Amino acid sequence: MRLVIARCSVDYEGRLAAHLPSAVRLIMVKADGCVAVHADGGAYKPLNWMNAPNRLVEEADRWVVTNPKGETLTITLEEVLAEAVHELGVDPGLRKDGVEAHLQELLAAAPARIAEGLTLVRREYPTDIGPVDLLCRDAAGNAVAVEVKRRGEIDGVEQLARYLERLDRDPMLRPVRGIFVAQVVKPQARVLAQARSIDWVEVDYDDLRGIERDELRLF
Amino acid sequence: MRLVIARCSVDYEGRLAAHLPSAVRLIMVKADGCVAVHADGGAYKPLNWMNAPNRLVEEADRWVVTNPKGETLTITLEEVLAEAVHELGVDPGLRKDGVEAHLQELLAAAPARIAEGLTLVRREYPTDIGPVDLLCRDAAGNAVAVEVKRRGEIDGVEQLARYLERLDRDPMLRPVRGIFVAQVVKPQARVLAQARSIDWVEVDYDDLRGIERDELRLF
DNA sequence: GACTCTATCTCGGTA
DNA sequence: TACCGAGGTAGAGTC
Repeated sequence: MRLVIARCSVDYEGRLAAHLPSAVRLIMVKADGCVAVHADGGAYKPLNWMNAPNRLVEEADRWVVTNPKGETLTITLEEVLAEAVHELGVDPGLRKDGVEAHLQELLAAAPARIAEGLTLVRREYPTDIGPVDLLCRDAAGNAVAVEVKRRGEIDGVEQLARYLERLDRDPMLRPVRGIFVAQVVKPQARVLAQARSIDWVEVDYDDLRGIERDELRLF
Repeated sequence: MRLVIARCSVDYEGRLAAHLPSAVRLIMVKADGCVAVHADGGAYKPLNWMNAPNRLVEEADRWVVTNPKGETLTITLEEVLAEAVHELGVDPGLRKDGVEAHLQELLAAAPARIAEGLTLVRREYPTDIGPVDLLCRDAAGNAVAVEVKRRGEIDGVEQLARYLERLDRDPMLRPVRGIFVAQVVKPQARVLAQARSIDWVEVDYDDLRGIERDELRLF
């Protein structure tokens, strides 16, 4: 990784045109070739950047980064204040927990948590427009499609509505009811769900994890 | 901005839980307090981060960053390989609007379009609070600061007024007149400009491009 | 390669 | 503050 502190101005021409007036900034060049220009604030997002793959041409007072898509990042260097190169090696990478996938696992293991009497048919039940998170049967034996989201917003309801329309064409499943499950279901999503005759349920992630622990304890 | 190269492991607990095994990484701490942990690849996104506002507590071999939302980032330092602190100052910020950037270019090429007899001294003329779009001289040789906006609103007038205040302290420039240029100058902006003794001018982007084409045709 | 969907999205607007 | 919409979204997974 190469770190350069420099007074510079920057121009990006590509999906849009953007210009950074002269100021002192950090220029970060990573081993994969990506370039990022950082100010001393504003979260982790750089002011300007160019992702790999790209080509970096260094002139005396100007760096020109181009990529195969025809985008160009031009860094005009007025004064280099510091420069350092460090060997970092390959990173073992991030391990995550608590995303949608895990929520779906937990609910698949305890579908009754979504609605009384619900039993799992299968996870990621395929349709021709993509897989439904959970396909279940309710106590009466009717098919129930479940869409799981971490945060329940309007597009998630639309997604489930599309799946329902597809599933309802299958004589083996019809009629298919829909349940929208999330840790938090936003007001707009509730309204849309109601309009589409889709039920919605809020679940507590920590509760579910607790259940998982309890069930593990049984074995 | 503080840059630390260190062998470290990282744990994040918040909206999700995430763990980074030990490796050599860049730790970036910005002036606003935000912390980012970067590997030597993977575009501009850090492996782990914590945005401002937050609180950073440094222990001998451990940094603990907490924010008001109850999220925690813990960086366990095993070996600090390099460390540097740089003063970057406030960034003038990104000019994202492709039209505005181009508008400035066009006006720099034809400053008489702004006012009769105007000639360019330089673009992005620096002041200690940021660069003025165009510094010009009028027919009488007096300095004229020009602020260019796509849409002329009240904050653009304020911006120009701040620059004028700075520039007016320079004996080589004083007195400095201000002209606010935009494709459309909103009524409120006109009133404020009047109150600040700043002139305003509306320019037509397509006209200017036409002029550019005409001038190119001469060669 | 094209398409889909997630994200500790980020960032800016507005009520 | 919260909600909503756009992003040079990026990034991962699938087909």
